[in-house]
Amino acid sequence: MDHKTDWLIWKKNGYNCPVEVAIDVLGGKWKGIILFHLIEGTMRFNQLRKQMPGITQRMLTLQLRELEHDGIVHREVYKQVPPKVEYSLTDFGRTLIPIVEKMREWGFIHTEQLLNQRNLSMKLDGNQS
Amino acid sequence: MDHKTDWLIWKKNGYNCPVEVAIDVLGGKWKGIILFHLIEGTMRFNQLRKQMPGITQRMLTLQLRELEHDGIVHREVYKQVPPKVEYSLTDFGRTLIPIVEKMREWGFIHTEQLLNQRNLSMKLDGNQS
DNA sequence: CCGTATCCAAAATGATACTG
DNA sequence: CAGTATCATTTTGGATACGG
Repeated sequence: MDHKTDWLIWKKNGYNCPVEVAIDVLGGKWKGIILFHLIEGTMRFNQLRKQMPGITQRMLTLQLRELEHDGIVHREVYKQVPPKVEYSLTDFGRTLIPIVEKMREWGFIHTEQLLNQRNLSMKLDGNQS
Repeated sequence: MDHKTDWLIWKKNGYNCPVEVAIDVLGGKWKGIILFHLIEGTMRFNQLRKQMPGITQRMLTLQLRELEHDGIVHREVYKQVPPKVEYSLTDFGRTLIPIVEKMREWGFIHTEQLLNQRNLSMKLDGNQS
């Protein structure tokens, strides 16, 4: 079945296209980045946080909870004080790695071009005749 | 250079990780889906709109403008009445196809599992002892 | 046909303080 | 250490009407 046929017939549970589903799971500002770091392996809450300078404690918690709810991330709590909580990808979560890898690759290669393009657009936006 | 080294040293223009850049470009509810449809080729505004039952005219316009601004999408206006406007991927935009393709693939394969997982989580959330 | 303008609602994210 | 709770702000999205 070719690409065209794929999406012409594809419709499920209110989703109109398979890409929509991936966005539903990986969407938002943080989930892709969290997954990216968890590819490396199990991480504790604060470890993860240090890798993500922009995120607040609250947001990290919220996003991790959603990922857990979707079966993407596993949360292991060690009963001790101070508490220790480890996060890791589930088998299901690992199926998302190819997407995240492509994103990483793209960013690694094209960030420069993107920034140039945006600069260019900014200048042009001022110039309209 | 291996994966680990990649991101340990990677930092640019306020981005802390390459995945962040991809999210910046492709993020939001609609952009991935727009790109997905434009992979097929050039499309007119209303054509695109029909493929995306959920989107409003306003949002489609907004998202297309942002994609244009980032150099991802090309907008070709034919001076005639009624107007005809065609959208297509630029060369730069085409570099994003591998990401979108992986998303499509994932959604195509894993939607069922995701929905099951969410159902399961819902039930468990009620049961906490 | 392909938009823009206006106004409004909801969702996502952030700041900050507090706790077992 | 790993959270919650509260509140504020920002961002995103939607409804509707109008225009070249």
